[in-house]
Amino acid sequence: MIKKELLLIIDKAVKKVMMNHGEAETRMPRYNVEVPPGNIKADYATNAAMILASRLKESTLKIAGELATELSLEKKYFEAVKFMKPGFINIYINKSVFYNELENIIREGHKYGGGNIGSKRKVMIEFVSANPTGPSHVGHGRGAALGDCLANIMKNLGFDVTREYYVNDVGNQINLLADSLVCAGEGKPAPEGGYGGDYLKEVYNEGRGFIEENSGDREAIKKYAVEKIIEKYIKKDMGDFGLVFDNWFYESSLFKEKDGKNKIDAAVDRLKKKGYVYEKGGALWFKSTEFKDDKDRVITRKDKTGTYLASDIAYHYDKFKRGFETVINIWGADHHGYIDRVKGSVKALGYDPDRLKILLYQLVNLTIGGKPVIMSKRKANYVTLRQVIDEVGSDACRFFYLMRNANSPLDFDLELAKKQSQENPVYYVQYAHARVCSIFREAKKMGVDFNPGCDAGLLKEPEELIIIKKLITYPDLLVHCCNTLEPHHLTGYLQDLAGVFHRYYTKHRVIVNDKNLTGSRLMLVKALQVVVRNGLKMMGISAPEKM
RNA sequence: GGGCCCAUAGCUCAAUGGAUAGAGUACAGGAUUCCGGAUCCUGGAAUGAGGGUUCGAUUCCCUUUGGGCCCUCCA
Repeated sequence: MIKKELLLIIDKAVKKVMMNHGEAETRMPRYNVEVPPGNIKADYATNAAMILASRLKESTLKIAGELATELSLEKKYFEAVKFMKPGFINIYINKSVFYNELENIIREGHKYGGGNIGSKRKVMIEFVSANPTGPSHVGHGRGAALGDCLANIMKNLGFDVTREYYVNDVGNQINLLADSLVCAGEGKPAPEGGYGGDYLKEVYNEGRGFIEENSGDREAIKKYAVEKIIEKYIKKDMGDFGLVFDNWFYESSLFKEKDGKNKIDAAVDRLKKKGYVYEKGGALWFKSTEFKDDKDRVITRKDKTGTYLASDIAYHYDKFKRGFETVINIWGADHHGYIDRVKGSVKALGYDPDRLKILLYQLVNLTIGGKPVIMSKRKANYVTLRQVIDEVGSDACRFFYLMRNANSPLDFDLELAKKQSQENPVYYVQYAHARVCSIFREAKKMGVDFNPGCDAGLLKEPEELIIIKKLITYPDLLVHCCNTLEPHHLTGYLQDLAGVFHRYYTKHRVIVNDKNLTGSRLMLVKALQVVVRNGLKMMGISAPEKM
């Protein structure tokens, strides 16, 4: 972890310069260390001088000079330290540092890029959570890809992660589901606002005996329908997408009485006690206006039933009571108006609302050949996640979802996705991995065994150093994805990494006459293989040995 | 009417407040006696408009234009 060590060294230098200027070092300036743009040859650059100069009200170049002088003292680490026009300090690292890091990648193998910034803290990521009324559609796929990737990354960084699916098995839509199911079985059209997909006929047929036996018992039919849809469709869709949830939390469990009280009552009581609930027009209201909401919200209706918000308040209360330090919800952007309410309720319950993080993703617009498909469950013409997985494959599908920043809308064109199954960037990345595997197969054929103890110092080609430098930024990249909740950076990184490798491959041969050089180059591609494989694993995408 | 998000190359997207704004795709041309041509090389083309903050703005703030979504005692 070169960057970490760099920060320590620069911190020391910054303190020294501050001291020389009579500034207390208690308030350290927030500066950056980064890999500079391509036109700058240095390995790393920092803007510390520019930040510090404005603090000290000194000329930027003067401070840059002083800092550079301090840093130059670190001879065993730095080859050179220079400062340039606007005030950047460019740092040239000793090559041996890179070679050591390369050996480290091979040593750590599948653990490389992992870390312990999470220190086993419990985090829940709740995602997908689509109503259990039918198969998953393409929009759910985006949430699934995002949540799963984020969960992988956080787990890899030492968080104790739980993936949870919240099943809304209570409320009107489930009544409608049960009624629609009966209609489907009897060959009648679905009721107003109900569900009319063909899948309901299958659901009916598979439970015909049970449904007809319990024809008057709506509760029994509801329960059957929800369970069947989850098992037959949702769990299967997620499974084929390579996603397994740790926990399926049923909304109905919030209504289960225990000692004469259920979890909803408990949450409402707590809000009452804290003074955030009042009665008006026969209903109970939550004072959400105290938390930036435009109006207060009903939590218990006139007829004494709880609203969806009441369930959600109880659900989040339960999440925190289960001991999760951080709770991440991944929601479609159509729920954004709901954020203040839920965060407000968390605060009202007595928890720090910042412990609830909400990642919104913009909606997925599905098109076929450029023509928009109107997604409506009722009309049953919506495109399912299954269709997309079947047509383009889970790997390409995940990459496609993860390539975009969550807060920009995603146009998912089925035809394009299919066409891209040959041109999709995921194959570019996977191909790099397959190529490396092929090199090792070839080496083995020639009787050359991989030896991690070769001299990495023989890797002197510029393309080789470019690859090494790219490889060692991987751990920082994962941390960045984790902190920003933006897994899409990973796709760009892997494309870049595959690119530098493909260019290297075209220009140089790994297996050459020189035995020592071959050994060193095998180390290089081994390290590349490790990082590509680890990165793809974070996204839930396979790293094939042959394609 | 109020709120959230988006606007970057012909198209789809990148860019922790940094240096000459990057990829892919499309289009045009080119590369292999040799580890996989699903690869590589060459070419042109972009920050919607107007202010402000800053040493420095695609990024932050305000105004404006265009687009998506949300404003139920639905879930």
